[in-house]
Amino acid sequence: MSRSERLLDLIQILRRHRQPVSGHTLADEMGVSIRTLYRDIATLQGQGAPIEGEAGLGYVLKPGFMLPPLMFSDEEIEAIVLGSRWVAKQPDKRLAAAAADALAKIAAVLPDDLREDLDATTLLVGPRSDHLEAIDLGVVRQAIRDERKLGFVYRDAEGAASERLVWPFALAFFDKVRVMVAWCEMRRDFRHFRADRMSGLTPTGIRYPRRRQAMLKEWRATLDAPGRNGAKGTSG
Amino acid sequence: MSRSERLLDLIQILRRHRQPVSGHTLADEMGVSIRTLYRDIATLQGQGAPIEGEAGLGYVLKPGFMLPPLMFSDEEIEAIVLGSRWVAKQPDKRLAAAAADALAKIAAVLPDDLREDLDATTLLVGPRSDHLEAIDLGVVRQAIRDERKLGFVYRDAEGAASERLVWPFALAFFDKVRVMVAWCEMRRDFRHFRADRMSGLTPTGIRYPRRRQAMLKEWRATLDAPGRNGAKGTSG
DNA sequence: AGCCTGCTGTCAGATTCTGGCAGCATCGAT
DNA sequence: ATCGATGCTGCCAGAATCTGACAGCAGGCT
Repeated sequence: MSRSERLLDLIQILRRHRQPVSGHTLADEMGVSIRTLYRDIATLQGQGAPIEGEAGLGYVLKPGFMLPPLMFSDEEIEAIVLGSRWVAKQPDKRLAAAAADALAKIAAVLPDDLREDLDATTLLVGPRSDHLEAIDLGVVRQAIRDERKLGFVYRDAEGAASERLVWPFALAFFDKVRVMVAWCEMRRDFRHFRADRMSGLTPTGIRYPRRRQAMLKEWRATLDAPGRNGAKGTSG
Repeated sequence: MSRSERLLDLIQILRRHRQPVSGHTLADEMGVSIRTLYRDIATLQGQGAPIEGEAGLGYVLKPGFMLPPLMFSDEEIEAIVLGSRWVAKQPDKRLAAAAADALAKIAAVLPDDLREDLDATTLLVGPRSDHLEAIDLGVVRQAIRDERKLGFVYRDAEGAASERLVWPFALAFFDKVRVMVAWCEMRRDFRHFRADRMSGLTPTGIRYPRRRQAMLKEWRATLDAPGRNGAKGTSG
C-alpha cells in the first residue's frame, strides 16, 4: 500500500471512531509503528485535515469530508460553481457562507490561470424573489444532522397557530419557499412545514428514535403511493 | 519538492501548453529525467487525469480541472451537494448531466459510510416551473467557453423576430428563465436575450475579438452606472 | 507520583524513487 | 522503405525517502 493510500485510510479510520482514539490503536489498525503514525498525522494536518490530538486522550477528527485528488471536466466544474453560486444566494446565511467558503477553498488550491477561469465562469445566478423566513434555517439543518427533536410554533394557511414537536429529517428548497419535512409527534404522521410560517425555533437536544435515512425513504414511498396526499397537500 | 507536488505541477505545465508537448520538453521544465516523466504521466493517468500521448506528437491534457486533496466541512459539502442537485434539475440537459456526473465522481471516491451520508443528504430541491426553451443551452455555453460568435433568431417581447449575430459571454439563471448576455453586432451594445425567445442557434466558429472576462467586467460596470438601463430593461 | 498519551530528535535499515541504458512500436516526412 | 521523433516498458544501481526503534520531554488524569 502506498503512503498516500494509507493517509486516506487513516482519515477513514479516524472517522469511524467518534470518541478520541489513541495513536497506538491507530498504528495497530494500520499496521505501522507509532512513530510513523505521528508522521502521518502531521502530514494530514499539513494538508488541512482537522485532526486534533490531546495528551492523555487521543485523536479526534472534526466532522468533515476529505476528498482525494479528483479530476473534473469543464462542464462538471461549471455545474459545481453555478450550483454553489445559487446556494450562496439562498437566504439561509450559514449555508450561503458555506457555499462561498467551499468555492474559495477550491479556488485557493488552483493555479492562477484556473482561478481566473473560475472567477470568470460566466454562469450567473439571478436575484431571488423570496418569502423570507424569520427563523434560522441553520438550526433546522443542525437538528437534521444530529437527528434531534425540534420544537416551534406553526401558523397554518388559515392563520391558526399551534406548538409542535417534530423529528426533522429533510429540508426542501423550492423556487420561493423552503419546506421542512418531519415526523410530527402531535399528528403522528409526516408533515411539511413552510419555513416562513415557523417561529420560536427551540432545539431540544433530545435524539429522536429513528434514523433520518429510514424516515426519508419511508416518506418518499408515501409520495409515490396513490390515494394519499404527498408533499403538496398535507402542509402543516 | 515532493513527488505529489511535482505531479500537480506537471498537470499545470501541461495545461499551459495548448498544443501537444514532447515528453522531453516536459522533463526539462520539471527538472527530471525523461524516464521519471513517463512514470509520472502513468501515475497521473492512473489517478484519472485525461492525459493523452501519441507517438511522434507528444502529450496533450484534455480540458478539465485537477483538484488536489481537499477537506470540506459538513456545511460546505452540504452546500455543494445541494447546489449540484439544483443544477441537476435545470432544463439544460448537458449541464444537468454534468452536475450529476460531478456528484457521482465525488461519491465514487468516498468510503461507504460517507457515501451514504451523501446520498441521504437531506437537502432537497423542489420541482421547477420553467419557461422551457427550444434551444440547446449547451451550444451557448460552448460558444462562451470558446469565445466564438453565435447566430440566432430572436423574437422580442412584442413578437417581432430578427436575426442576430452576437458575442456571448455570460448566461444568467433566474428562477424561471435563462438569459444570455452578449455584445450584439447589430445594436453595437450589450444586450440580454431570454433563452425561451431564441431559436435557430448557429455556432459560427469565428472567434470574437475580445476576452469574455473583459466584456463581463465592462458589462457589470454598466449595471452599476446610473442613468443607463441594466439587465432588466434592455432585453433583446 | 505514576500512568497514559501526544510530540520531537536521531539514526540505521528497508523501501521507494530516480536516472541511465537498451529495446520496441507508432507516426509522419523524406 | 527508411529515417527521425516520439511514446512506452524492463532492468538495475545509486539517491532519496520512509520506516521503526529508542530516548526524551510535556500535558492531562487518577
